[in-house]
Amino acid sequence: MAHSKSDQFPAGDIQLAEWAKALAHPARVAVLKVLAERKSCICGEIVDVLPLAQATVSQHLKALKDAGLVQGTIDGPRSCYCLNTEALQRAREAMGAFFDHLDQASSCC
Amino acid sequence: MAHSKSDQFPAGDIQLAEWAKALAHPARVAVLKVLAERKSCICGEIVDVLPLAQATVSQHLKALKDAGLVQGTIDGPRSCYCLNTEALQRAREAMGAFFDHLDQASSCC
DNA sequence: AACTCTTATCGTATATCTACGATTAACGAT
DNA sequence: ATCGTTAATCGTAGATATACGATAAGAGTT
Repeated sequence: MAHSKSDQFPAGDIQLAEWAKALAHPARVAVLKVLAERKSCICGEIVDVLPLAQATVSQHLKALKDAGLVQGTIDGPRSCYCLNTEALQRAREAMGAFFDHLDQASSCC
Repeated sequence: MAHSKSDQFPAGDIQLAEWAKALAHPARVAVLKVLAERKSCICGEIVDVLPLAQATVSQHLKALKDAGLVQGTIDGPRSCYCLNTEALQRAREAMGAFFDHLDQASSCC
């Protein structure tokens, strides 16, 4: 039962933590950047850009998809990934509100 | 060698991922909020607020400290934690710049 | 049908995270 | 000096994460 206490936290905190978790690996940060830079959504080109094996990249893409930050549509023999701009907008706002909340504090020690 | 490929990513991505990792658990999000809400830095009151054991809270505090988001000074028998506002500011800016970068994309699929 | 290319998934090894009880360390109070 | 309080650390168990090779699944091509 080591990983089940998260349910006892506020839903907002859980959601924020999930989004943060999606960004908690440089590979996934890089993937999002690549998806943003190319206008059209690409597929396996991500594998060429990253220093990781194809299976590993697929796993990271799945993580981003599970977090809702990325959309994937099966398009013939190749998959098409692109950013989920609405979800990213929500994540951005949540992060912003979170940091705003923290900003009201004054350092003391 | 499963966890060593991170070195091959840009330093900015690694730093962003580290900050995100610090926020990637609802307990740590809650801890930061508590530290922000109370004007003065508190110590073991965090344990009372969170649904976790003292040892676990101490671990989460250490994670936040390692990420640089929190400062701790040993003050007599009790420890005094407070937010590292400069680091939080940098994290905030990095996150903001990151989301700005993503915003230039247009959804396609 | 057989082949090729692309991507997802499986299986696996290792590393890290999460959580807790127990112990230790540090300090103030008695 | 002893006691009590507070918090860090140790040890440990179980769950996730990370990474890869190997394999499977899907669609187009020959």
